[in-house]
Amino acid sequence: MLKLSKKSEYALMAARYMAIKNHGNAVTAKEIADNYKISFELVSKVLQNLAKNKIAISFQGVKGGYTLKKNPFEISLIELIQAVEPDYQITDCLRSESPKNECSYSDCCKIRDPLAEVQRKIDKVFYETKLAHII
Amino acid sequence: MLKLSKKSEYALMAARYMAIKNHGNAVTAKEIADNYKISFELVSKVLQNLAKNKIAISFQGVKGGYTLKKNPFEISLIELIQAVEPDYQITDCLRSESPKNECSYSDCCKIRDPLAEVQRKIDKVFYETKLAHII
DNA sequence: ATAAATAAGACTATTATAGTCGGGTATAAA
DNA sequence: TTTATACCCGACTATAATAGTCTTATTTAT
Repeated sequence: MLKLSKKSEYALMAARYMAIKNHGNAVTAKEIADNYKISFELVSKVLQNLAKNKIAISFQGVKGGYTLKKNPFEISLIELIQAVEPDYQITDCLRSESPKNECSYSDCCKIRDPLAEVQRKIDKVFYETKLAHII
Repeated sequence: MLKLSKKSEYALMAARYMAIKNHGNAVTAKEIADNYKISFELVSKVLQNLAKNKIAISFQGVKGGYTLKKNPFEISLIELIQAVEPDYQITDCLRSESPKNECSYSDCCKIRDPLAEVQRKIDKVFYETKLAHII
């Protein structure tokens, strides 16, 4: 209930780790998983999502891994979260694929527009908080 | 994922309904359930929670029902949400029953304090948005 | 008395999240 | 050119959280 998913947490943790450990080599999924003792497969997926969303760059093969594409002051939490959770809206009827004015309740619940405003403010918080701020 | 629960939605909807329909009598759970075509039992529970949390007053017996205790400008969304979702924190380690510095990750994920700041900002949004604003 | 309403807790069903597994591709280095 | 390491990706399963139902008790106006 209004909680970040593990995927989002892992995205923040992984991004933070990459921001800090910028020793020459790229950081591997295994390194992050071992460091925090979390599922390697999940972290891998998260990192793949970060790469797909141009937040990280991936290098394949031996000596491969990931590095951040931008500097930590230019990466906002909303980017990291949306990379792993494309729809993170506080209510279904605000989701992107939801047709305008769709409301599952009879005669409409009428609170959609005010909630959209709340959503904008929450987005703003996650936009203005940068990776650099969680380091 | 960062989504309001149905309970929270119902709390907002029910509170809004009470704020608008203040015809002499109290509003019944049945009336609200019928109006939005949502589960009577669930709305009942939500209304009971609002009463327990001093947001609404309940009247038992025939002609019973609920009315709001305060005016809609004095009821914030955070009150309504917390009435039905006592712990609505964005991450487990920020929850009230969580001992300070508890972190499920090896060597700690280190993002707890910055996230607490994010949480405060989100709380502020829900505190500053009043029932009157969603009418 | 009766009917309409809240109160409360146990129970079940459904859905979302978290986590696993298997097969594939790319590449540095021996 | 073989091998080991690491990314890529989709399907699958298990678990947990949410949503919804059922039952019984209590209150109270008529």
